[in-house]
Amino acid sequence: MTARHDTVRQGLAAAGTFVSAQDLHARLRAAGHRIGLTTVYRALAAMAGGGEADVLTADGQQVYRACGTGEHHHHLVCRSCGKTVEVSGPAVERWAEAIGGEHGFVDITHTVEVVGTCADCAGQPAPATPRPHG
Amino acid sequence: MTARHDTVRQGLAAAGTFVSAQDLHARLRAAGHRIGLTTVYRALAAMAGGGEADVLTADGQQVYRACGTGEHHHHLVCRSCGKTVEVSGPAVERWAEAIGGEHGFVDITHTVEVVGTCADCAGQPAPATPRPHG
DNA sequence: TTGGGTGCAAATGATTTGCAACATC
DNA sequence: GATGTTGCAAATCATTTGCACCCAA
Repeated sequence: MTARHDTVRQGLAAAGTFVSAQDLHARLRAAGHRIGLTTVYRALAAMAGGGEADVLTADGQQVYRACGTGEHHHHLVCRSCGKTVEVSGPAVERWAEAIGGEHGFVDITHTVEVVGTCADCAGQPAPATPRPHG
Repeated sequence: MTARHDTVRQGLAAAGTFVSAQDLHARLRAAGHRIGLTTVYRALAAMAGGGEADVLTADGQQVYRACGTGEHHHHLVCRSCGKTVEVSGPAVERWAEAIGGEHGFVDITHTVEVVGTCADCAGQPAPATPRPHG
């Protein structure tokens, strides 16, 4: 709950972008930490559950990212280099609530992900992972 | 490409809500179709790629849903019964573009999912799959 | 000593792939 | 005959679980 979990927490923060559990585990081992894959999974799950990390699914894998504030926000992700910017948009929050209400839904939650090509990568060949509409 | 794929297409349409490949395969077999799981996977992948179906990940599984129009839209999903309403929101589209532009991103795509409890299910115990912020 | 955290190894389960049979042109 | 589809069985691979071990209270 503490020492190891803290290692994971710091490793995730150090990564800066979205990383998979496997990836993070490899990085930690490479950095000399003696930690098991299982523990990384467990720590990440705990962090995600506690709002300390964001999770999303890419290519059938769960990828995690340290979540600074713990407050509600969304992500703008570069499809090429993976760079991520945390953004917030009151307009979207309001829209989601309104749409839900219109259809009689209550207790509305929403997930928004904006993907694009960042300025640095525009003009260079984009490696993969396009994402059609959703 | 045709007979079997059409079986899958129709099966998906008949399902009405999000179903997994495994689930859809089981339904088709139950309905007397002689079709392989592999083919169901391939057909669904093709449909998803061609905009005929929407995909999203739930509980580590990919779930698919027939997508009527092929046009860009989003989903309002009931967390309890899975009922889905297709919604569209110009406001969100504009917001995504604007946010991307502000940060120098181009070729913006976005994914939005609104989850709530529908009128029918409100008041009844919600079985599972909550979804924290994203 | 007691309970929770840890990690190895094995299990699980969705998805993919190799390949041979089959239909269609 | 060539080309593309199908589906079985086996392979793949992320994630989870069983269980023994070890540390801190």
